[in-house]
Amino acid sequence: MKIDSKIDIQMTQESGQTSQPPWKMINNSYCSLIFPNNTPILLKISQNNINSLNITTEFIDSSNEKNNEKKPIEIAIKKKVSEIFNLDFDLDKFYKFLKNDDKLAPASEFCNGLRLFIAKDPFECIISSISSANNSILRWTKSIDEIAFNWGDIYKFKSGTFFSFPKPEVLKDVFETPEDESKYYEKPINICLNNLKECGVGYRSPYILQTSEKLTNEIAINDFFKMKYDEAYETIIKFKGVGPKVADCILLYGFGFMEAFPTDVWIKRIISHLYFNKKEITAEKVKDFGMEHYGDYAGYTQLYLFHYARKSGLLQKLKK
DNA sequence: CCTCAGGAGGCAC
DNA sequence: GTGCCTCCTGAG
Repeated sequence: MKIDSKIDIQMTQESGQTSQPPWKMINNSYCSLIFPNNTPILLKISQNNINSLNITTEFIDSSNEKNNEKKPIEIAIKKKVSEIFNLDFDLDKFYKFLKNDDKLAPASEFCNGLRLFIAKDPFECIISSISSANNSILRWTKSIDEIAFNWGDIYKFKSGTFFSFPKPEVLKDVFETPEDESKYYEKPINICLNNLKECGVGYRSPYILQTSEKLTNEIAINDFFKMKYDEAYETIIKFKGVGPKVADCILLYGFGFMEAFPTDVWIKRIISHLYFNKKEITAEKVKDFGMEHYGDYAGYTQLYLFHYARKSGLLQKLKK
């Protein structure tokens, strides 16, 4: 299968977006477990040129690959890939927008083909974003993979073994510390053998448990898809461990709210460097500036500015 | 080569 | 304004 669309899959995978850890690389393909039409499928994506993606898949039961059910599932797979990599977004139109602003023009060249990496599982994105606060990319991505390994469902394919990210109703019951494991008899065996602290999430473990609890008993994940930005923001920021920056990451990468402008310390430095003559301004003002100035391009502009600054060396310069 | 302080895509208090 | 889990980095 082939999808014709402009994207740099490697840059997109490795740009540190908090929707999920980068996918496993097997034989030069980015591989992930997805569930189109509720069917577990191993998706394998490779790329020869920036204008198209090569897609191959594996099923659990290889007999499925030959039967005549194949056509509808192919359509569902393409749709899913298109959602995850935001392929309907018109990049060339966005580049015209960037080139209209002298401050943004360099980023459009530098990040050619970079796209939003939207969550394949919004709950995974929520936990990823909470875990990313005051943390390094390497560390939070290892934690998320560890959580899936411990409590997700196992799926074995020819190319390798993959784990789904656990549902909130499973994660809410897992143990926080090794000491909790002594109470193993109170809970099902699959959640007794490991604990959150050993996944390296540190002091964020109570936030992860409370969030899983809320998403089991108070709010359904899918409710966020029905909300406008303001309502979704006010709802998610009430969660423990979710502040302004993490809230916007969840809305942008988890639910595709393109108008979100996640403002961390780096974006703050970049924006004040570019637009405010290096004067220190608050994160809140930077967020407002981004949302007003860039509108529906706010999320993409944040992604491009951050990636440009990180990879071009501008961040290192601004640090000093 | 080892040790250890400082810092990391912020948040709760 | 401070402390925070834990891992990584770099100065000494």
